[in-house]
This record gives sequence, structure tokens and C-alpha cells, in this order.
Amino acid sequence: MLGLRHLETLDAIREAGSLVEASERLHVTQSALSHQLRDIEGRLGVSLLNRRTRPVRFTVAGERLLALADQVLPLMRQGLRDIRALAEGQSGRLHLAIECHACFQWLMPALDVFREQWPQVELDLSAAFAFAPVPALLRGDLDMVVSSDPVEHEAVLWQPLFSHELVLAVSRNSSLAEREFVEPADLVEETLITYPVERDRLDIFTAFLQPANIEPAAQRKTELTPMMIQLVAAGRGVAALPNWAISEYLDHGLIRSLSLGERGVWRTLYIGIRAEEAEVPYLKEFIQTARQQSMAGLEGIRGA
Amino acid sequence: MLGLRHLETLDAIREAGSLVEASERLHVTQSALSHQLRDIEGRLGVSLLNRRTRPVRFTVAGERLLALADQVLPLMRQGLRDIRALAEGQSGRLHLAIECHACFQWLMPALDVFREQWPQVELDLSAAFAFAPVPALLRGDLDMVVSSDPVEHEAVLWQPLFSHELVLAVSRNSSLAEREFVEPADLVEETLITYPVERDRLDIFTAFLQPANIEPAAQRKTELTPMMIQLVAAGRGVAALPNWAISEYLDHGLIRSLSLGERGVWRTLYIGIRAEEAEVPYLKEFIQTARQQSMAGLEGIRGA
DNA sequence: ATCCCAACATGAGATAATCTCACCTTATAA
DNA sequence: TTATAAGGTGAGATTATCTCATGTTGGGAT
Repeated sequence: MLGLRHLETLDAIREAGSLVEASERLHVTQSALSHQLRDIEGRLGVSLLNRRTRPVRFTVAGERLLALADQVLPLMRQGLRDIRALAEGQSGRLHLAIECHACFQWLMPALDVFREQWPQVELDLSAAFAFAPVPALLRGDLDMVVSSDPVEHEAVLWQPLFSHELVLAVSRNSSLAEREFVEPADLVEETLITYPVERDRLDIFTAFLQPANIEPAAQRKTELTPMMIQLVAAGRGVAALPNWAISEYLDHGLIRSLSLGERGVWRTLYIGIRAEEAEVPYLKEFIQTARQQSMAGLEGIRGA
Repeated sequence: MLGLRHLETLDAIREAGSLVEASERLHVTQSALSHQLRDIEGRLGVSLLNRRTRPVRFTVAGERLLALADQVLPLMRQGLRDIRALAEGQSGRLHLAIECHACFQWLMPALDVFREQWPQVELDLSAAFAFAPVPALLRGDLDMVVSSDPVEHEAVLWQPLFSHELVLAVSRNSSLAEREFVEPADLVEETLITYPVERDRLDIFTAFLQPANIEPAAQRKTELTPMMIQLVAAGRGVAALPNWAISEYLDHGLIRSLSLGERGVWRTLYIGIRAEEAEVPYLKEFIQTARQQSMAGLEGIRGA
């Protein structure tokens, strides 16, 4: 009934002082404004302005609508500006989940870089161990997932980040310490230390032990990679970790690492986003930053 | 482009949780909302909400528009309420001008009554001696005029208030004091005391002296009716005034009053408003109040 | 697995809102 | 009085929006 157009018209008439000039500013005919005023005055049942004076004179009702226009139009303009910024990717949302515990290592610096470059993007971080990432992406709970298990879906775009070898960390005193690689059967006597997630999401099981139908002697869980390393070093068990995640501990000589099987178990980490957002600038740039940071972390690691 | 309808739609969808229920609330089909969203998302270049969740989930852009709706819609609603009040005559404007100096006498109580009954009406008062009231009415400078000289105009509605006699106030010691009436020629030796306005607006000239081509010996001007009375009582001149304006002074015996000519000069006071506003409730009521107050002021006056 | 249901999307045509065009009326000044 | 500038108005064109009929999709039940 009373629309923004009417407020804009009244505003223009006030600025212009006449229907003719206002119509020029609004790029419509004077007739359009005349009809518009007639309509709205009829609907509201009040006269809004006296067209016979120069400049035109607003009635009390007209003044009230002008006051309304002064309140509403700037809000609308600002709102549209904000939406435009969102549309152009100046601002937006990046809710990121990682399915990979050790990834924090290179993720943190990447996040720091990103936050500085895209301050308007709302950044949020969660672990994706308890839920399936693809539905969460499609649902809009997440905008990006880091995973080594890219579940194919037409609406999800997976982009490889880097490849790494999953290695077995053992104590330097372990009987396995001098081996080049281990076979699944070598673990029947060992305690396996893992992150506390379901078995199906642990590559050591899915890619190494289960195919050989081998079960480790025991399983122990911890969230923290350094704690895992300490337990391994203390001879309390063995752990399967990405090679880059343990490189600094190898350098200290605390532990040793072996390939899983003769050819090793290799994994690739992927970043997944909604396919429709493939061109969102800050997402593209985040992926690039993530690649750089993770590559930097890989430098000098054997086999990487 | 982005209209209030879109904001209302988004608001309804948020409240309802789904397009289907929102469409019911808005009394349109679900299809309409779907098209509407599609259009606006296309125009803005952003997705506003994810329809696949239950309830639907808004994107960052959608949330921004909802925030906009929360700001704008209440303002619009309040604005419309105010306009409705204006339209129904609950509130409005009454800029009143009087062409009649002595009228303040009964006008003041009328204004007091009115202010109490119509507190939302913006009341303003001015004297209409220096300008023509009809153009001012039509221009919107004024909303009501009290005048004894109703200039006919199709867009102006004049309503009679009351009639009174214009009488000549003279000193009780004047040589005219015992006369029933005066002739124009009787004033050639007198000083005429008037309000300080142009001659054409003084009935004593237009209706009495000028037709007889008579000029008083002198003219003296003052704004204040009581001062006029004092000057008359002191024998410094004579003054033409409405009978009701001097009734209390007659009672005190300070002065005497004579008719102007054998039949007297009678005037009628009119209230003029724009014809289009004839039905505005507070104007109608003001006129009624004015009539009552002026009638009350006339009570017990001879010849009234 | 497959079917069903509820919800949303889509295309075409109907409807309504809004504009333009052409011409008329009114106020003001030369 | 006559120009002239500003507004008003009716009819028809345009554009926006809606409805109707139907298609698609995701999730749960059989």
C-alpha cells in the first residue's frame, strides 16, 4: 500500500521543490508522480502536499511521511550496501570444520593470515569428528571442510591440499625401531594410540589393519598430538600420524617412524566447499593460503 | 528493487519457519513466495536462505535483511498509524488568523476549550491584518480565518458566526452623548480612534464615512481595545467598535455608544475554511465552540 | 530398496500495479 | 489577454506479481 517508492518520491519532491524537477531526478514522467501522489493520497485519505505553491508545501501528513522517509530510506540504503558487500564477497561467513586433528598445526597460521586480510568475514572453527561433513556443508552449517575422506557429491567441490604419508610412530627402544616398515601383523602385540573418534574414521584401521583383519592388542585414545608422542616415546604404545605432524619430534630423536606396509599408506587432504561458492573470493583465497601454509609446514620432511 | 514486501516476506518466513506457512500468513500462495525469493536473490546476487532445513536457515545476507526488516517495518507501521490518525481527524493542524481585533475577547476561551479537547491538533494563531486571508487559506498558510469581510471563492467555505452592530463609542461628556445615532457629518470635528490597519479594512470608513464622502478631523491609532476606551472616555476622540466589545465599559458608565446612522451599521463575522476540509472533525467542532463562546459573550447586550 | 509425503521450484498465463503519451486545466506574469 | 510553466487526467502500454498446474527433492515409513 505505502511503498518505498512513495517515500522516495516525496523525498525527491521536497528536494526538487516541484513535481516536474522531481520527476527528472527520478527518471520518470511528471505524470507518473502525479498519479502516484493521487493514488497514495486517495488510499491514505489525506492530502500530502499543496502543489500550487512554489516550492510545493507539504501538509502535516506529508511532513510525517517525509520524516518517515528520512528514517527509512537511509536504513534501506545502508542495508543494500551491506548486501552488495556480501554479494561481492567483501564480507561473508567462513565456518570451517576439520576432520583432521593434526591439521591445527598449519591451520592456525593460515587462519591468522586470513583474519587479517578479510576482517569482514565471520570466521568460525569446529571439529568435524562427530558428524558427516557433506550434509553439514549442504545444510549451510559449514562453509568449508578439511578432510582426507572426500565423499563425492555433485554440489560439493573437493580440492586437494597436499599428500602425505601416514606413518607409525614408535619408541626408539621399540623392537620395531630399526625396521623400514611394518606389516599389519606386527601390531598384534602393540597398544595403538589414536584420536578419540570412531574406528571408521581412522585410516590406520580402514587402510591398514582391517584389510588384513588384524586387531591391535589394545587401543588407547587421546585428543592431543603431543601427548600421543609422549606416550609413544615412553613405550606405552604406537601411533599412526601424518609424517609432517611428527617431524619435529623425529628431529629430537624421541621417536622413530616407519611406513605402514612396504609401499606406505599415503593420504591426500582435501578442502571441500559448496560447488556454487567456488568463485567466492575469500574462499578461493583461503584455500590458497591454506595450501601455502601447509606446504611450508611440509618443507624438509622426508618423503613429502 | 528491494521493496517492503520482500522484507515482510522474509519476516514472515522467519516467524513461520517455512515458505508454506509463511504464505498462509501472508494470504498468498507458496508459489508467490518462491518466485519472490528467487527474484530478489537473483537481483541481489546472494542466497538469502536455505530452504532445505526445517525450519529454514537464513544466510548471512538473509540475516542482514531480517535485521533491516526489524528496523524498517516497525517504523513504517508507526508512520502509517500516525497518518491514519491524521486522516481520521484525530490530529491535524489549525492555523487560525483573525481579521478582527476585538475578537480575542471570545476567542481566548474558545481556544482553551479546543486545546483541551483536541490535544493532538497543532494550534497556531496569527493576526490577518497585513495580508489577504483567502490566498493564505488556499496556499495552506492558514487553515481558518475569522473575518467580517468574506471574500467569495469556490474553494473557501464561509460560515456565519454571529451578527453585531458597529457602534460609535463617545465620551459621556461628548456633545453627541445624548444622541440616539450619529450621521457621518457629525464626525467632521471629531478625532477618530482606530486600530492601526489600512483604511479599506475599517468598516467605519467603508460602510459609513466614505459613502458620504466625509473625513474626520483627525485619526489616531492604537492596537488595544482598552486603551481605545480610555482615550474615548477621556474625550480625546471617538471610536467605532462592535457593540459586544464595549458592553462592559458601557455598564461602568465610562462611555456611551451610538448607532452609526439611523438604521445602524450591522456586520456579520464569518469563519472561513477550505471547502475540502468542511468535514474535518476538529474544524467542525472548533466552529461550534467558537459560536458558543461568542454567543455567550453577546448575552445581555442590547441590540444583539 | 521403493514408495509416499511434505515442501519447494518452475513455466505459463492471469491480474494488478505502474508508467507513458497526449491532452486538459490552472496560476502567474508580461 | 495571452504566453508559459506546472499539474491533473484518461487510455493504453508495460512491468511486476500472483495463481494454477505440475515437476522436483529430501526424508521417513513400509
